[in-house]
Amino acid sequence: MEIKEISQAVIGRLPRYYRYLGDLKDEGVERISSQELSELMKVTASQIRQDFNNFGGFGQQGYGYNVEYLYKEIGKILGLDQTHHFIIIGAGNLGQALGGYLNFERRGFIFSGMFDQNPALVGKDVRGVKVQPMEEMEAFVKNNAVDIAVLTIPKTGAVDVAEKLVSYGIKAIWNFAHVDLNVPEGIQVENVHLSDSLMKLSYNINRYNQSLMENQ
Amino acid sequence: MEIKEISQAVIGRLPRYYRYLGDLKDEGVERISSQELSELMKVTASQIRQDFNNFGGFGQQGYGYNVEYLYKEIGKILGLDQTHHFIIIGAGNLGQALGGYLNFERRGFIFSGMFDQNPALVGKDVRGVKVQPMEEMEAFVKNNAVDIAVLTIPKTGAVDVAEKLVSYGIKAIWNFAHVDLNVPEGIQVENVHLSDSLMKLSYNINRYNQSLMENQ
DNA sequence: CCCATTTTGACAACATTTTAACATTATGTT
DNA sequence: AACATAATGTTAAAATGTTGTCAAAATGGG
Repeated sequence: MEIKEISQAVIGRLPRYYRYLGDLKDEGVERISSQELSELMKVTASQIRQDFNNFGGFGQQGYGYNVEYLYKEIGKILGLDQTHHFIIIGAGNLGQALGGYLNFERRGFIFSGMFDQNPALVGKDVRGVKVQPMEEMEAFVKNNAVDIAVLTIPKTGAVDVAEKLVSYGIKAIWNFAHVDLNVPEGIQVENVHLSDSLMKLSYNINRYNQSLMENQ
Repeated sequence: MEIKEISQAVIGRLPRYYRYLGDLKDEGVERISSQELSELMKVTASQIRQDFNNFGGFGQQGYGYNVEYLYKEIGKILGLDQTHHFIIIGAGNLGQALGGYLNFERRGFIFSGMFDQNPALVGKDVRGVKVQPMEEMEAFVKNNAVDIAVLTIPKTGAVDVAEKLVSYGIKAIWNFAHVDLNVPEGIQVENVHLSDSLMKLSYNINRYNQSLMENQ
């Protein structure tokens, strides 16, 4: 039995396709060719066809791709046809921002719990979810079907909290703490390192200015 | 004059090196070999040497790398030896979270202005910076040295605001709006598409469960 | 219903990125 | 001061990712 492994490079592009196709669908566009989509998204048509073909051909020769169908299929690949319950650890501004995001819910991500060690935040209501003390986390994870834990706490403690979450049965972590988590094989971690992103921007500002100077 | 272009793949890894080296420095470690660092960071030693060599050899054969020196040099490459002033457009929870981040300041990123169209937020104080109405944005950008604009507003309007910012002279945008900005050549944009990141996580949860089933 | 046109899916060529191998250079111990 | 050891910088090979090309298939107009 051959399982074709899809590269993360391809997976990384799927959400963007999904976004553009959703917009097209909302605009009432019924069909689109890889050529048209490539002009819209500023990527090569070849890449689009190659990417979609990883999953076995969603198009029709001479016609192109049906927008609604393709949108739905990519959604399925991304698991958006399923419901994922998530909890947020850390009820600061970032945690509150993520908890308040209505768009996540539209994609099947249900905000179902929030925890913080700061007593001043405990009891606070974030879009219908009450902040609970950290001590409640274990029972909550064990008694509820939680698919994803979102870590919006400072780097100190993040590794420990992640280990605890895993021991309670959590299988996926969306990590905003600026540290690499140490989790066993099979636990999915997606990192969002904001300061890394800012540094990349800083590099590119710099680099551009430098190349300007050198061209004089 | 030949300007060797460094690939974004390499740049993307620099912040992580920077973080590990900073930690090592704080622990008082003086020197490290690519071998040791590779075990710590779980990447190949070859990649580490290759990456550093893009910038012309920071190490010493038979010795390794001096932690403090390497840390500083990478900081310079990333432009962290310079000061960058940033403003935040959108004073919601996400904007407030980013404005409140003390670590950015440590890296030379100075939070100097904040804007929102919601009158209820105008006047609010975020770490010493008062939220101003959107109408003040133009004058502020033109009268102050602003290096980076952070966009933490909904996707509706983000494209317009970005265009305005560029017309006022902004050269770099850190974009959290879930939309692709349309900016002229030479304007740096770094996107943080949170829902894309969440979808990738969702895919990987799914994929792992599936491969488990198929192996039974 | 035929045929020109469109457009995919597949494959091959090309480019980039990553890893491996090793010659060279510095270290530090005797 | 010589030499064994350590570890870089560099080059080569392998792996991965992207783009170009084209045959085959479907469309849709006449």
